[in-house]
Amino acid sequence: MAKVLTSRSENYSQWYNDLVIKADLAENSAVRGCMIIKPYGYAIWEKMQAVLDQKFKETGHQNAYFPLLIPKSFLSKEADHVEGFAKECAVVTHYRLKNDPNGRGVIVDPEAQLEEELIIRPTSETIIWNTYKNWIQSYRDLPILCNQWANVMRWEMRTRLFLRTAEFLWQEGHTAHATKQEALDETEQMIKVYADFAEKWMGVPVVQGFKTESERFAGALDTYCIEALMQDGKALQAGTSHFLGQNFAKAFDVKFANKEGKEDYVWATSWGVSTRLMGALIMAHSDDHGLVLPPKLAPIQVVIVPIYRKADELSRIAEKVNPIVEKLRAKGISVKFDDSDNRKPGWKFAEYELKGVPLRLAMGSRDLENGTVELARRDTLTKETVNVEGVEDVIEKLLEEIQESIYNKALNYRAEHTTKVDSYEEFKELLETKGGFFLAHWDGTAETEEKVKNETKATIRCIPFDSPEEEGTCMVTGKPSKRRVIFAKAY
RNA sequence: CGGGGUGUAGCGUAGCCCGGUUAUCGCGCCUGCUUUGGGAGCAGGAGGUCGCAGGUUCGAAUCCUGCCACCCCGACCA
Repeated sequence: MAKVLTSRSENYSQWYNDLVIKADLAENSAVRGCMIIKPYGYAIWEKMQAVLDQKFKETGHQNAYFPLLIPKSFLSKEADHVEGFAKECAVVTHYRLKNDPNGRGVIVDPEAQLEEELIIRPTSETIIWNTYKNWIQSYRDLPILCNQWANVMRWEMRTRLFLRTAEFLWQEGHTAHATKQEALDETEQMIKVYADFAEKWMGVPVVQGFKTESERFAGALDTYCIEALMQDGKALQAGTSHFLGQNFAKAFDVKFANKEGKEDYVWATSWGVSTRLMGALIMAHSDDHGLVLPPKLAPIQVVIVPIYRKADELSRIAEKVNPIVEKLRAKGISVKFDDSDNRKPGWKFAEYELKGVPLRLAMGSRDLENGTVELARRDTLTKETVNVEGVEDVIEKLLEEIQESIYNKALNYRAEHTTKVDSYEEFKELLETKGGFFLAHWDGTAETEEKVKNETKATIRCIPFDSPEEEGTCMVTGKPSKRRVIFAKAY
């Protein structure tokens, strides 16, 4: 078979890039760092959105929408937030164009300069808290549980399709609570929602944990995250949930009267996942043949390819296929019967593998005689011949099995690439040769973290929630440590 | 913003160092026939401001200057 993709082991980044483009997920646009999500890629994102949106609503949240442009002064109000976010932003300075006097199209009208520049949102905390101030007076107004589906822009220096783009789509939840405990519970609840989505729907196992102070979101008191491991041994932060304390409430003067009639600042959280999840999905499961999609998120779950010579043969196949299509659709399974005659079966097989369709069903004259069909699994690339009778039940079960199987495969990969290390030398050695997650003791200081980062490019991905207490000594400084943290190179 | 590299047909490329017929090859596209259970074969055909602007020369894809765009490596990062 002609090689379409770069091999994974040969050059992982090129393989990834090739795959995203050839599987018709996305492409680079004329605008630097911005991505065009193509219909097939967007169909997957839409499915993810729908599931997440449902989960947010089940946990009591409502959707709202806030402006794209943020007055510059809003971004100056929270000191840490400024530090972290005021830099790589696109800025709107003018509001009008005019014809170029030299006749070369249009130019920015210098007369039309804005008095206060507007920032294209890198995240919406500031404009949302400026709004919440007006919505909140009493404890009766709390909690506020809003989510926004939006695009944001961060002027990234170097970009990669889905993983880091200058503009990206995401959802950001912003909540306001009367008590610290309620806000902490919300922060934890949402990271669990993300973890559940990643594992049950995307089939991507994740580690839940705390970020260290230096990796924390700008302006947060605590950041919880889910970290996934990609097939090249690098970690990917797949979602975050922040406990913001009263920082934003103080910066934006959001006070409420509590039951005792006393004034207090509200407690806040924010949480988000982005189109980066698409990158996680692609890198976690795909192989040299292309995408491997979990059935629960695949836009096409079953593709049916007829194998025929002449038109009458196709119509005899179609007669057998159409009832199968109907039965599958009745079960809520999405099916495509590809009877197009401009591609040969072999081409179609390869194409649907590239696109990650979980199950392929092929029917030819041989099957017509025997009353069978050929079923091929995308995840294992295995084929079997089964009876047409009752094939829809077999398919339904297989889809569930595939969903489970790709999760287990990713889980095994992670288990094999999670290493306990006790010496810095061993860590440095294995980081280069093996990659993956490293469970190591750390003295808890930002200096040590920084040192490791500078020397190895690895960072502390998180302090896992379930990391057991264990007396040990920091692998770098030898100072005492109470538990192991996860180090890894990250995207 | 530093350091390196590349611009040749829709895509991927050879040619450039060492200037000289009609700019190479593959994929894709069009036409015809044969094919169709793993990206078909043969025959024919269409498609080019060689990134842009100057310069050197009898002659420039090739040499020189300037500009533009993109990619890679750092700083940044969901």
